[in-house]
Amino acid sequence: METKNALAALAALAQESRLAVFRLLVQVGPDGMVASKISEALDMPASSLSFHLKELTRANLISPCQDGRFVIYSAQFDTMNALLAFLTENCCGGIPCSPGGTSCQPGKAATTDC
Amino acid sequence: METKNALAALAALAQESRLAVFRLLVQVGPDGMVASKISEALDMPASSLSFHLKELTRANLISPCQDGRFVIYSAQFDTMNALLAFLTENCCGGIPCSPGGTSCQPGKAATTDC
DNA sequence: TTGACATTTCTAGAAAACTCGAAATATACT
DNA sequence: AGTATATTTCGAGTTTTCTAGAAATGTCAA
Repeated sequence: METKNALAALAALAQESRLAVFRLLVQVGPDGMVASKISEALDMPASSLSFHLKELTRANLISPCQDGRFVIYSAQFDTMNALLAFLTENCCGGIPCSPGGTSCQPGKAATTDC
Repeated sequence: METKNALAALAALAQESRLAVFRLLVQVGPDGMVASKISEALDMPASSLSFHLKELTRANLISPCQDGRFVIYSAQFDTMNALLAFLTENCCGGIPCSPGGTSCQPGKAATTDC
């Protein structure tokens, strides 16, 4: 993932309403949820929700699927995982941290008093 | 990690200069880097850098360590890992995804055509 | 204590993001 | 065609964030 994509994803998630939407869709899983259902679940006006859904879509964190009059949104797990990888990229100068590779657990602190 | 903390961390990272600072500190590792060195490395005015360092500190993503005239900043890996965990929390309705637990890889897409 | 350097705070202007009602668009049903 | 429902776009006002120079604060070294 490139920096500009990571920035877009982070900016998309750095907003209360959008984070709530994203988390809802992550928890719901691949089947996703219809826009009006999200609006209802989070008690958000349709126009506001639409604004935020567009942001999340633009960042590729969710994707829409037209189903007649309805639009089903679902989380894009690939993008999420790419973002997690980006954030821990080259952690600690390339020294392997934890086995998984997606989290960083350096061995010791730099100074004794900070 | 609570939602408000995650929001603070995401907002802190969702900015070009701050993301660059954070990534630099992640790559440098636990020993951290002096503010002036960061300023030089990223070619950023001291006052602007200070503004961003404060944001990152407030979000607990980095922490300062006074060393005489200097201030050494280093990444807070714990907070980073907590954020990663938060983002994948209850992924897919609690169904285990990948072994690590920090990434989510649902088995199949919801629909055949989206 | 004087001078040099490191960092933060103050300030104000510029730019970007958020909210949500109203209107527009699109699809479905009869 | 006409009506109902789902969703998006538009518009305008409000709030927040970013930038960076100038001034202030704090530390060291001679």
